[in-house]
Amino acid sequence: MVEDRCEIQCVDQDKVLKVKENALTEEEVLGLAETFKILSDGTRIKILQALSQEELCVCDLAEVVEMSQSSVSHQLRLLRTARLVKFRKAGKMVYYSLDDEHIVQLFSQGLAHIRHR
Amino acid sequence: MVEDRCEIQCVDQDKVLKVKENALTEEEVLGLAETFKILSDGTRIKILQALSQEELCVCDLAEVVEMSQSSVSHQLRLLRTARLVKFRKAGKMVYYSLDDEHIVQLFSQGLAHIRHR
DNA sequence: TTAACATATGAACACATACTCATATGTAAA
DNA sequence: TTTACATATGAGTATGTGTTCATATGTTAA
Repeated sequence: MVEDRCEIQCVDQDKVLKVKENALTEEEVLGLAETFKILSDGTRIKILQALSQEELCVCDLAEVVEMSQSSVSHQLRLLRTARLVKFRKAGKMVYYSLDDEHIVQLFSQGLAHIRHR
Repeated sequence: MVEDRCEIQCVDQDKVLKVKENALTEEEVLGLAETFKILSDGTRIKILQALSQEELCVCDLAEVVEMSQSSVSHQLRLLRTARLVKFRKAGKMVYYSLDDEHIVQLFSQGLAHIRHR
């Protein structure tokens, strides 16, 4: 699937080898991609930012992010799977909160980036 | 499109209003989503990580990330558009380098996250 | 000029993703 | 039990994305 690389003759093998030695592992690359993918959707960003302030139930979240209950619930499932949020059941209600405060730091780092342009 | 929110009666309006006051602006949300989207692909992660070490031409990059020249070139276009890489032409060669070192910090923050799980 | 090469790009395809709609599940109150 | 409500989820759909293939563009050397 990548045969045409063989036809290229301008490769600086020393540089390439040196850079490849410092390469991330395949697992690190996959993990990073997955983490950033979770943060690459507006609805999820709003949900996480809301939960960074306060524990909220699904219908509160739907109101905050101005999306349907169903849509929010689907996104919460992804966030649960990614272990970014945890939940607590209280009767029919389900309260969500951040499972990893670390994400807040990624947010502020990201905000610093887009403001720095 | 979000009519069913009206049917929900469990909303804690005080909490919701308080959280909405601290909400990110629509532009901030879009900017964050775009930034993280760029970082959510393995090929782009590898390219950026390689460029964080050294300026490289397209065919060097293809060799480093083990992808076709075409694929790498397409991704470099996205990275150029997002102003994450800049380039320098030298004859037929085009050398790319990071335009925003800030991205490296997002990387290490992301790595810290996936290791912390 | 022509030939060779490095890079860029358009079209097509396969695949993923975010939403809506309808409905299922589970809980509490009547 | 029946009814009402909060949440979860499956199916369907529209849209987006990453790769490949073929080819165009642009540069250098013969």
